[in-house]
Amino acid sequence: MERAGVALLPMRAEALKGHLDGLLLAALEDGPRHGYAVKEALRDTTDGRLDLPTGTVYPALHRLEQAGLITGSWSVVGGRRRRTYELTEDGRRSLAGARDHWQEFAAAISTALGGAPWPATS
Amino acid sequence: MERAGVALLPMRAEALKGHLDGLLLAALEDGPRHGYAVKEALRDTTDGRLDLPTGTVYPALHRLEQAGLITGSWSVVGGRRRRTYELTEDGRRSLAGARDHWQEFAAAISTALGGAPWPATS
DNA sequence: CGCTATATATAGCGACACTACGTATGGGAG
DNA sequence: CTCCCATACGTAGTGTCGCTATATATAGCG
Repeated sequence: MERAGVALLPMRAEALKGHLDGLLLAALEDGPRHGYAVKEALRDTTDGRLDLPTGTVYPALHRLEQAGLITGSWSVVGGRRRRTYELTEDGRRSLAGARDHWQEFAAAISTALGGAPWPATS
Repeated sequence: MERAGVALLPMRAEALKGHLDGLLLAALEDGPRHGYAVKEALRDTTDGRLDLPTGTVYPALHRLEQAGLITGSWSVVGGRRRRTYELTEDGRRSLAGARDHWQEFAAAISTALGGAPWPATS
């Protein structure tokens, strides 16, 4: 049991707070994707550790679009409508900022949390 | 201007969500501390990057105590009352779990965020 | 003909850190 | 001696934001 979800040690599901936008932007960096594909991309690149519910992904994409970080366009593929998103210039800048911010944040937390400073690759 | 605070790139202040408890427990690992000292310890060990407001620290400590992860005792030092906290056994276990969880979480985010996988020590 | 995967959407909830206060003492600056 | 700041604790209320639950619709498989 408990093989799915964000973590095997379910501390808090809200650990994602504040980092989601960057993840979504990163998933769109390699090229346009529609919402469901973004969700799958995040799941696949993290070996299933980041399996976000659709109720998280879609509203977040809407916010990003409204913020001008991505642009979306409708299309129909195989009878199913899709909204395909693409990074804007602002989106790319924001992604870069999100990466910087993550580095700083992760370094600070890792330092304060102590134990093993950084995860050994082994 | 803007030399203080959690980050030089203020993304979201709620980035802490779900990680605070572990940080507080870690600050108590080396020995008992009172609330204000915990706040200072986190600020100092992170070079001022993690300067939590008292309105964040104290309620969190109360929660941890109610959860049985720390125990507190009153004392008076220099006319000022202090509540000194100490890790319980459950607290130590929880801290270990928090570290594990952080490693997994950080690895997943770093992977999904891409860019530089892990910060080079140099 | 269900059942699952694909694909999108939203209303309401809940968790939790933060803002903005309030209380009180000790010590240094003026 | 009197501000004012650092120390030291506290809480009520706020706001953000990811999640739950639910809804719609098509394609394909058994």
